[in-house]
Amino acid sequence: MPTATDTRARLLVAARQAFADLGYGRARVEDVVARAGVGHGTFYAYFKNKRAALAALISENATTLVDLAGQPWRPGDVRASLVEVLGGLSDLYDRDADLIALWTEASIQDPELGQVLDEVRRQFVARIARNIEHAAGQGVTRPVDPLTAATALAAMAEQTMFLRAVRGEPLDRDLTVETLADLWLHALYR
Amino acid sequence: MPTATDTRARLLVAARQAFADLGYGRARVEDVVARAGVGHGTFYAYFKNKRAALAALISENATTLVDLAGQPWRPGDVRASLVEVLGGLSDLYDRDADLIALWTEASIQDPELGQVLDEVRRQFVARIARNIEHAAGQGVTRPVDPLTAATALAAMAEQTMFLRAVRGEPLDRDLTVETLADLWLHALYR
Amino acid sequence: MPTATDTRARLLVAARQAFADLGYGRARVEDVVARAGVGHGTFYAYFKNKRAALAALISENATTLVDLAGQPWRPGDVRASLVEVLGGLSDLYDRDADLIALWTEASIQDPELGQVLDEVRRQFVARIARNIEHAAGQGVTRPVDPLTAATALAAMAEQTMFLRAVRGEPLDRDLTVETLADLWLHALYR
Amino acid sequence: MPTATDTRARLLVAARQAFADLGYGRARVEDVVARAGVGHGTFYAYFKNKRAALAALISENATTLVDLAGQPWRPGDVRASLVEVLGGLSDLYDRDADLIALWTEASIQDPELGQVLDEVRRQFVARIARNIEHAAGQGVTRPVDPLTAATALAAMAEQTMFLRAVRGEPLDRDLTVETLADLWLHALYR
DNA sequence: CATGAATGAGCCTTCATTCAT
DNA sequence: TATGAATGAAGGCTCATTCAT
Repeated sequence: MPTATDTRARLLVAARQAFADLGYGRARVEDVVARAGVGHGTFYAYFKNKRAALAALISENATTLVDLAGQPWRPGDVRASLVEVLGGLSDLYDRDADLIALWTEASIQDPELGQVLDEVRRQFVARIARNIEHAAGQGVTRPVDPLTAATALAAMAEQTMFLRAVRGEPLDRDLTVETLADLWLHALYR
Repeated sequence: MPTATDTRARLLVAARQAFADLGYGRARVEDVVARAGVGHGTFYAYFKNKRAALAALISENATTLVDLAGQPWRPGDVRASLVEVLGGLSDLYDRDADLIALWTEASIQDPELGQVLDEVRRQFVARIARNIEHAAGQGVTRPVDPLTAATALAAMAEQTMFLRAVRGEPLDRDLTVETLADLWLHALYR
Repeated sequence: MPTATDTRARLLVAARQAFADLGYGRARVEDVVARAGVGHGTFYAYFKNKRAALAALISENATTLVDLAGQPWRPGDVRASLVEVLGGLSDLYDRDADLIALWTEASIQDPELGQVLDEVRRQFVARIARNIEHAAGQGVTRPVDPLTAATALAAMAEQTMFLRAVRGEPLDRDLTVETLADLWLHALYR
Repeated sequence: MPTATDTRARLLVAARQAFADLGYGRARVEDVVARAGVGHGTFYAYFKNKRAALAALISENATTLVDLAGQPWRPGDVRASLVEVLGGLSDLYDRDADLIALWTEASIQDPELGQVLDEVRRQFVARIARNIEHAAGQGVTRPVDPLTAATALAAMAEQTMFLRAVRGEPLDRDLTVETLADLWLHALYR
């Protein structure tokens, strides 16, 4: 006895697969319902239209990323903190590469959705900036503009993970994490 | 009497505008020919299909980016070199934000085109890696894996510029360039 | 505990409302069941399909009209009879404007139903024709073809009431009734 | 060499046929283009959507009716005038029965179009009212409210013609015209 | 070379109807 | 009887592409 929630969840999983396989633009609703094993009309019982499924997919996963950056860096062992954060980010990208790619496409195809995602990114950057400010308050960093530096460092991490997980650049996971941690560390700290 | 070359060039400019305004996916051939001021059928006298126009647009501009990173860093004043390179990159992004956005979309919509662009990026990264190796040979850098570091640093620059020029993040041009140069410098050098 | 008859009656009322509000063509079964406060499937426990509900609605109200014209005109005061009949017709239209409009739509959308309604109208006309013939037998009318005249006079009354009640023409109720009675009277009688 | 105008005209004729045969609601765009002998997309090159074709069909024929009633009644021979007007109306209905039926359906399906058609009818009625007022000014009519009487008499003619031409009531053309003329004449004149 | 009318495959979306519970 | 989730046929509309002139 599949419940309504089951069906919706199945449709979301199917949508994620279909959008990942074909891209949101080229994926047809038929591709989604075929993967979900439901009829054509069922899709529209749960989503107003194709775009709404994308929006649901995005918004219901949007917090994952920002949550990850939430942990404050431990002052005692900044490098270990960074390795931990960046390692977690790497694993997130490995796990959700399809969603990340979708995120990128969604930003292009749907400006409104792009705004939502920009906001998520801004929160992610803000948490890093807060960490930088905190470290700066302790006098252990070089003088940098926290927000600009945070943007740049987040960009470095994000885009590197993206190239590795989504675009398939042959970068070793651990080496990448270690290197990024090193670069962050020396870029910021005295 | 417009020559064939003129018409083709007009179509490419029009395509760039249309694709930038509407996104490649939503731009219709009619949007392109309207901007070019030519008839509908003329488009197909110069391009096999819509995709071919995108490919031409990409490939005929692809060298701009990679060329820019070509200059070796001057050992005497690395920071000035970096500021110069990054400033040029920033200006490139400001000027060609529409093309960059198109690049991103093209990578998604057209895997084959994505390969081409990945190759461009790889060359860009390779030049940076060569610069890193060169500096490492002089013993002035910390020990890093040149390719991984180059990927990460290029990613930082690219993505930061992207956020600023394409996604409209309110980052000051000079502060961004200076900050990026600083981060690169201290991330790499002893 | 609503009985089956209750539910059916509620559905008919709801159907009449929904069809009146939206037109039969654009009203969805969902609009009907929502107004009736019953589940979607319940509709099909009482009606074979959407069309059957329309047919029931029409046929179960079809007699109202024809009954009204049933009274023979009182020879002693023809004008008062006409005012009475036409006034009743006017009130009927005011009360059942939605049904009348539905009748019109049903005739268009469903030829078979159109036949039913044509038959109702024919009976209405036939009763008028009989009144005309009766009056003619008494030698008080001008020579007219009873059926043609009855059709025309019925058409005048019907359509005028329709314009007033359904299409919203700003005609005063009493003036209209009086005028119609006068026109009928002088059109027919010497 | 079919010109653009040809194609549009062919589509309008085809739309009229298809809408008449099947009713606007049930006629598919495919039914129209099949009759016009053109491709599916061609329809949308000439009409924004299906509704626009209906609107064009209606508005481009809306004047026919009102023009017909334009002739003033000749005072010398009112009856002959009425026979002429009503005969013309009858022929119009015989010729354009499909359009008239469509008019009715359009009023139901599309309130906005209904407004347009109400306005046409109002003009028709206004011309009749003017004729009545003119006759009243000469003291030859019984006292009636011109607008109400005009509405009623127009309704009689319209609806009778409608029943004959559209709903197929077996009424003889000449007998109907003569009877209507008689009824109008005696209804109005002393 | 240039044109733009014509094409038709393809996709999103609606909604009357069914049926397992 | 009552429910409402599920169905899928059907149809409106778009737009890349072709081709006769």
